[in-house]
Amino acid sequence: MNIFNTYYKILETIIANLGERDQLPKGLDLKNVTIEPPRDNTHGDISTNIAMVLTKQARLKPRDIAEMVATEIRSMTDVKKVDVAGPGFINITLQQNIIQSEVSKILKSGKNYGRSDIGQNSKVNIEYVSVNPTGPLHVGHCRGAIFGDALASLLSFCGYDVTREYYINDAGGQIDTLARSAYLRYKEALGEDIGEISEGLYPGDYLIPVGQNLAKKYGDRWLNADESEWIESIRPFATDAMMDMIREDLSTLSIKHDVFFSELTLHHNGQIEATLNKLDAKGLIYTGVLEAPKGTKADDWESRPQTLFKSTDFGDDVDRAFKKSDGSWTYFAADVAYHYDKIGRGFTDLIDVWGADHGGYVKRIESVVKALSDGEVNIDIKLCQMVKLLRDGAPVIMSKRSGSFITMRDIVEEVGKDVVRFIMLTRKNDASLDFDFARVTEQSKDNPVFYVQYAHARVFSVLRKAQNTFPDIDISLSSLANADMSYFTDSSELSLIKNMMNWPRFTESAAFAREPHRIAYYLYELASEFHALWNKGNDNLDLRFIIDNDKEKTISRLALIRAVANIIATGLDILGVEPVTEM
RNA sequence: GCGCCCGUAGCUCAGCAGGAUAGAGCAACGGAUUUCUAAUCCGUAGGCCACAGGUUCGAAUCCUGUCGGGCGCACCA
Repeated sequence: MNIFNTYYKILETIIANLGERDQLPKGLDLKNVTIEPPRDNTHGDISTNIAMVLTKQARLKPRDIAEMVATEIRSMTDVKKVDVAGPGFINITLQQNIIQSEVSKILKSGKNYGRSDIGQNSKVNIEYVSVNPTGPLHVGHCRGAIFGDALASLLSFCGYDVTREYYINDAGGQIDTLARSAYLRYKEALGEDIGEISEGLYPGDYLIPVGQNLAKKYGDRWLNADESEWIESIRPFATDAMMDMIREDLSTLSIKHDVFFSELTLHHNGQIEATLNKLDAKGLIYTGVLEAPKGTKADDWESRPQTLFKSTDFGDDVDRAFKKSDGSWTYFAADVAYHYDKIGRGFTDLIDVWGADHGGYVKRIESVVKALSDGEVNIDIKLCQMVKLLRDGAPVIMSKRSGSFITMRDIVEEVGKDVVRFIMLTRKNDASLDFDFARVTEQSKDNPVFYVQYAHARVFSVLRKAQNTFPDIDISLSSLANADMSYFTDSSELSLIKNMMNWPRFTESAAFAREPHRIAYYLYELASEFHALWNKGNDNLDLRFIIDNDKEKTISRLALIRAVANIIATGLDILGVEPVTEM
């Protein structure tokens, strides 16, 4: 329980007591009450808007309510001062020892500091990456992969029961293309001259080993055979190979999924039909004719009766088709069945992470989840905007035709996993992001990854140095937690501690908003405050962490900076970045 | 034509389950180095939060409209 939640509970009690004494009406709604640090730290440590929120309900002036509540808070031993300010804010200043002792709490909690139970252990399914198994991952996939992975960690840190899932699009036309492309490489492996790879097939070299393995396993039996003889076997063989490659790509970024869900199984086991029957029973399916959209060049528009889902009942722009003109299922039909499967597995929240180019698909999936769960299951679709790759400020040109695509692996190899992960999380998901190779590898404060890492490393540098000066001190978290915290009296030290007290609020609000980038920003700020304190020691020797002739003071300072490092490490852990102890 | 996202300092962006005087970094200018890693820090300057209405005690934040930029618009995935 963090201090702000504690004071929220205290406010609840105070309002209830005032109600009992008939100073305020009973049963007031505290929903919009906030309790947070004031923007201006000269106002105190904790601030609440409770008086303004209650003014209408209680039919009293905000300042009158504020005075009543302030009087109650003043009597608490942990509280040094309570002021009523502005339109009716209540500002609380805590006793200094309450602030100081937080360091001990942080050290005792270790990596659990900032954990929250707001998730109530509810089951969340987060689906991300879900790239077609037809080739290696490229840059575009990178951001969604990292975003989804970090969001999953964040939610899990905040008490949700998270399942990380990958939907394998292993059905449909692109898998036939994959199989044909692999077949070509198979012939090549058996010594045939395949010449130029024709337009409609995948030209990438990554299929060469697949062809070789096919030749190894099946020999020359299909060399002159008709497609109908080999395609059934090559499809799964090639998809498996692609998925192995994708998993390997993902592992370079430390991304792992709990569940890989195959689209093909939905086609084979009748789940699509079953799901559609379910929608039909709700009266949400009909046969109709769609009109061509205006303003686009739909020259080949074929007006025909189709099986349609009434997604317009749920806010979609048009009703959506389940069958293609050749009678096979649309991608949407299978996706409906997939989401129904997820609903059936008991998740209360579904999160899908997609590229922004799939934005037009959002409403129909939201519609379907509403329809199939009777509004019981939440669906939140997070779109990740484009990443612009730059090299020294100039855009990196990528062309599909020449095959000069930058893959995810290329990037990881060039700048490292930690840099890629951190940088991808320095923007909110729905804003586009520039990724400049030169900038992200720069070793300066210009580069947030470096800056945060450097703060962590600096702490450990001090710890090492301190052990040289005082060889017998114990720098473990549990031992430092017992240090004498009353040494923290300088404004920079206290403000650093207050900043750390905010960490639990940040994790909660980041999880609530489902925005892992807030963690990155918090860490940058914490690192900045730490660097500032460090430099204050250059001017004022008494503020240094290691005081040569004062072991006790040194130990308490080590406790402080160890707490900083602990939070940085915890935050980086959520982002999937390794904290370094030396640079 | 319609839908979704974005518009905040010269540049790149935070802040948005409404809250007090709108924040950071870069760039510019002026300072700190016999340093616990200066790979850092301190200071100055810089704003009609795109525009116009509305809701509210209170709006960068919520609603409506306009303008500007991005993405998408049966049957592909």
